[in-house]
Amino acid sequence: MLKAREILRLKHEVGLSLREIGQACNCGKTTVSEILKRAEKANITWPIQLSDKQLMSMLYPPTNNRKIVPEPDMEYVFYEMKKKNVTLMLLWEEYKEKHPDGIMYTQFCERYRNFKKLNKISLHKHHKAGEEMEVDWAGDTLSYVDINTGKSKPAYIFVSVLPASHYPFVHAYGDTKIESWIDAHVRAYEYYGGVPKITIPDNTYRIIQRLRLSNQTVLIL
DNA sequence: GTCTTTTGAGGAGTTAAGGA
DNA sequence: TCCTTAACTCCTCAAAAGAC
Repeated sequence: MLKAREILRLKHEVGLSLREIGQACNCGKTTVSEILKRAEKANITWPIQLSDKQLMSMLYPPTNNRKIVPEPDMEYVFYEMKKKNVTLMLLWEEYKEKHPDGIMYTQFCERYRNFKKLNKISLHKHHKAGEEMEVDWAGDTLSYVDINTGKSKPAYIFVSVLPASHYPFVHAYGDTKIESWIDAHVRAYEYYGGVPKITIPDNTYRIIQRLRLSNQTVLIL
């Protein structure tokens, strides 16, 4: 910036040629010419009453010539990601089909992360060790081949976890009937070595009786 | 002094690999 | 699948060189 100020001084105060100014300032005459043009365009007159920062911003105003790429709709992406089996890769491919000149996958992921960070609405829940167990049938139904019949059969995966430690228990069943559900709980409690504290529904004793008749493991309450 | 072309720096974006 | 990192490419722009 001192060079630009000196160039303007040598031009207006001393009256040197572009070549002479270039030699004096140790720069090319084209550079001298360019700075004088910019100064004229910005209506900068000698003597200069501006700070270096102001002079810089007037000589080199910010340009906006960079290629503008279509931005992905992150609200839509965020909504779609909640759906089953939808991935960022699939959504990016869909975006690129609509906008072939759009951003690449890494930037797509970066924007998604930033969107999530900026729109994070969450509640921190404190779990006391040994107090709770979370249970559910997990995700997609798997299958296995019965070695006796050679036929493929569905396998429903029961998953329980102690939320304080994330300690899991997993067991597969052939169905999701209430008998399997209760048996899964019994096995989980045995696995963890815990004691259930539950409210017993009216039909529980009838279910336990049926489990006894079918020789399945029963927790005696 | 002007115009065109070339060069180099710096920033933004892309790609690929590897670990969690 | 997510995330980080390093190497790379591409683009813009200032500066310089050379022709006229």
